[in-house]
Amino acid sequence: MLAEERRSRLLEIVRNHQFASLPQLVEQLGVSESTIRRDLEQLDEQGITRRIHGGVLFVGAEPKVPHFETREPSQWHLKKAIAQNAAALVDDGDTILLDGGSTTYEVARLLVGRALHVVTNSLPVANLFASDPNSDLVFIGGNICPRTGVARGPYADQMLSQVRVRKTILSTAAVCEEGFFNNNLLLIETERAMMRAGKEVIVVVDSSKFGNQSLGHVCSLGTVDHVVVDSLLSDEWRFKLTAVGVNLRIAEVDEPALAMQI
Amino acid sequence: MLAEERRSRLLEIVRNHQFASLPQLVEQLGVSESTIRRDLEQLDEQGITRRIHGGVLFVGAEPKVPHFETREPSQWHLKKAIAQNAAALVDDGDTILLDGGSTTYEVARLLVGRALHVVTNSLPVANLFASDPNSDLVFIGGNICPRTGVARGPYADQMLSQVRVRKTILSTAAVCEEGFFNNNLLLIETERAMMRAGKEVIVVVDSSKFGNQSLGHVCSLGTVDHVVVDSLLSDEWRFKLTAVGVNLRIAEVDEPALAMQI
DNA sequence: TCATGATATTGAAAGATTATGGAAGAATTC
DNA sequence: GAATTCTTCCATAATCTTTCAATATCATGA
Repeated sequence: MLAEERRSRLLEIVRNHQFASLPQLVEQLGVSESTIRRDLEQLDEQGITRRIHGGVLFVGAEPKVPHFETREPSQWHLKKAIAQNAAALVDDGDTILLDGGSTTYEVARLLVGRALHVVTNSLPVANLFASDPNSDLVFIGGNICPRTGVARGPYADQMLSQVRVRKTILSTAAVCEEGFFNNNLLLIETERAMMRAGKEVIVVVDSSKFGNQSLGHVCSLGTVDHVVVDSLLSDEWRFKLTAVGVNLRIAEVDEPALAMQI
Repeated sequence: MLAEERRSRLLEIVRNHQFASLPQLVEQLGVSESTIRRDLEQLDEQGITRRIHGGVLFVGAEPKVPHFETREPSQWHLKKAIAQNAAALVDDGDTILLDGGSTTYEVARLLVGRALHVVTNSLPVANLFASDPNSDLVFIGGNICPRTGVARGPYADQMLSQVRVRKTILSTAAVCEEGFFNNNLLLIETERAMMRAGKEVIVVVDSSKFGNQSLGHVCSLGTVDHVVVDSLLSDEWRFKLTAVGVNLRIAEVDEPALAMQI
């Protein structure tokens, strides 16, 4: 791991907990105490944290608008690997529909510059493609959710009913035996419309989402064509998905980085 | 492989991964470390990437969306004054429809934070309001113009036919006796739809646009309710506009400001 | 078309800089 | 006073900068 990456992860940890002890950081970042000390020294000089005997306090200001690029989402390395795998499913010249969400955003980033017809209801995704001369972009209008920048609601549903795409790439908040779930009720109908608009439906989701439920049921497991997930997914779930006819794609990730999460 | 090709591939790699280590790049591009270093130096100078110990980070201005703030529009001081005047026409609680264009963008900036229902087909404008908790935002979907980030085309027209707003704020490329003109043919029908959607139509335009023609005719002079323009407008034009029943609003600007334009 | 010198690009190596882990002793907490 | 934590120092390895020679590319005029 690079020094910069480590430092940003360190800061992330300290920010999330407001405090961290040295041994704790040593364990989570897997480097020596000396290195942690030096990193903390830097952060201290920048006034972001304050050293105290036995650990470090976070004193910096919260970052403002949570833009996917700046915030270090949980399971970021998983999403990254999944996105890479999912992007390989897209061919040049394809017409694709991209949902909102941080994982699909990662997919979108990898697709910028490719010759594609892109349809999306996500403002951040649209911003990525807006000035890309290689692709053309159709934005699905509708009510914009302030938190996520995603369009949903009746306008979106109606417009989606009129488009047809080769591949729909969706993310989801939770997966359990009953199927895929989302935590935004307004989005559910919109996501269903997106699935109807796509010839192939690709769901990108990291392993931590499995076994959970969420607010609203979107669809059953077997109704999607591909599921792209990281290699930390249990064998049990791998079996369940393939049993219902889903084409399962596993993105290899190194080490059970789960222990990183406190 | 040509140097240029190598550099573009390098940038591609770095952009896709957000980060790349030197040995990794050496292997993938098949040139020496020295060469990679020199290439990275160039990218670094251009501000596209950031060198860190052990590799390189991609920082490329992601929102390459035509961000009006960065480019220095001509007649900026005029647009500024006009925007101020036009923003005063908007009341709290209004439902407004905002067109694309640099003048309307200035209006939008002044309206951020107000309690409004905002409808727009402009990506830059939508970005302004997306995270504003005081307003709610409806985006008019459609084909996004790569240069301006504005949605137009049949999807946009159809969606516009279903919305009704209190005030429509439009900009225009040219004004002559025959009426208002625009330089983008696809936008014309969309702008007409926007006018139909609004109870009141407000046109924001600076004095330099008067007397010119442009590609496509949008509507005649008398069909709009308000025209907001800077005080450099000739008396002749002031008369023409008021004669057809337009409510003319003059934004005061300093005369000698013209000389400012180098 | 060909030769020729100027300029730019490339790869390799040497030396400087930085990152890291470990250890010894001082300072602190309890 | 004992345990923990901190500071300081050093050795090692990785990475960076500088430099130089070899090669490639280009523009120019014969």
